[in-house]
Amino acid sequence: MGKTSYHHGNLRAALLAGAGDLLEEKGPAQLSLREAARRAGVSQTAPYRHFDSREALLAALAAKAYHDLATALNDACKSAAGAPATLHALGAAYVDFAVENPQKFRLMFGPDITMMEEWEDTRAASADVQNIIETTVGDYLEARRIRLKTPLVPVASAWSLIHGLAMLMIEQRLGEMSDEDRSALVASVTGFFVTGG
Amino acid sequence: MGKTSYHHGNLRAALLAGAGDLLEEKGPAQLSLREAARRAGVSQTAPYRHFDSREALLAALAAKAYHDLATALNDACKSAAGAPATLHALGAAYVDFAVENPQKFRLMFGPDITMMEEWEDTRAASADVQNIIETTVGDYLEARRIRLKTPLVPVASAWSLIHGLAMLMIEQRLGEMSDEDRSALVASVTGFFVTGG
DNA sequence: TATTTGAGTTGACGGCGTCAACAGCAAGCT
DNA sequence: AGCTTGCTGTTGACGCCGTCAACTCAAATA
Repeated sequence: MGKTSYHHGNLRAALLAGAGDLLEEKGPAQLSLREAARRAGVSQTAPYRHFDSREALLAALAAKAYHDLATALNDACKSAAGAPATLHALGAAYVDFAVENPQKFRLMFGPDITMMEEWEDTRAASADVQNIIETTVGDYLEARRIRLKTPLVPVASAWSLIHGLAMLMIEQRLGEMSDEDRSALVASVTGFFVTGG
Repeated sequence: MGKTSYHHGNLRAALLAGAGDLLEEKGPAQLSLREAARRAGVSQTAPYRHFDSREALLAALAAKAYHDLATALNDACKSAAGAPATLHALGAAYVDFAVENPQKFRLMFGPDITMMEEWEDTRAASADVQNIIETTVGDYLEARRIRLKTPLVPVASAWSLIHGLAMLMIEQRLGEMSDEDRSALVASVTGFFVTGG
């Protein structure tokens, strides 16, 4: 079978699953290797056979989270017709993902993991997300017949706008708001990008 | 004198100063109460006479950081002529502050402190920053004769844009860049806000 | 001068990340 | 078959950490 295991039976996956739960419950900073081991039913140092360090486990978790975000963004883009609608959908999906998975989002964009050469998976998964944003903005520019030597400015602008909005929302800096108010604000702000201030 | 001290001589201030250094060196997550006490030359539990917990010390540090940011923003706004220029200056100052004080910025907007009712100072200092942004955007709207029932959308848009840009920059998500490239990008992105995409 | 009180110390508890040394099981070699 | 090797997991320890209870001591007060 695919399960390459004998002692525990795929401890690596069990650790990732338990750590994933733990991440949602307590956030990246409070996620402890020992607790993850406890949940997997193994001793406190067993995780070191599968992860070099706590940070390595967080990096693996982050890679999975980036993948989830990429999937959500792709799905949202697919179900939108036309470049402006796609851009809207991208922004909404980005903020929705952050609001629904705040701890994953904090892990991905926080200081808990450093984007080093080690953990190439994490870097690659992060680059996937970045590419989706770049392509979507690129398509939008093309549809509006805007041609630049480099699309860095619009890409940075669009990404900054939705990323900042996501951050301010999950850190409660825009005040508490209902789900409807929230999605209305997201729509208005992404609309702001398209129409300008 | 103002120094209300006898044993150590204003330990509270010494702790805040040492913790401030520590914050810049290692970031909020790695800032330890014991190390701050060591730097102030007192025992490990002495800080508890001045701060209820580690989080309380971080909250005090954050209040100071918010105050610094408010000062930087106010200074930048004062030395700009006209509402659009002021808005530009605000955005540039915001991002500059984040880039020059990444650890302070992470503390302010990260999950290390929860904006609770306790630590009213922190909440108030944070509200100051928010007010500066709101007023500046409000003035800009007024100058352009734009009147809305609530300026929430433009305020959220402007703040999101500069906040997201700051975040992506200090977490190195836009690639490494020179100082000139960085400030050029900041200018372009804030310009993007004014002219629209 | 006697007492109270605020500021700092000592010692301890449990939790953490991590390391070194050890144990057991699976597979491969002879 | 028996021996060896290498992977996987365990035990025990080290030094950090936040925090609490109990103690000491100087300064202010009565």
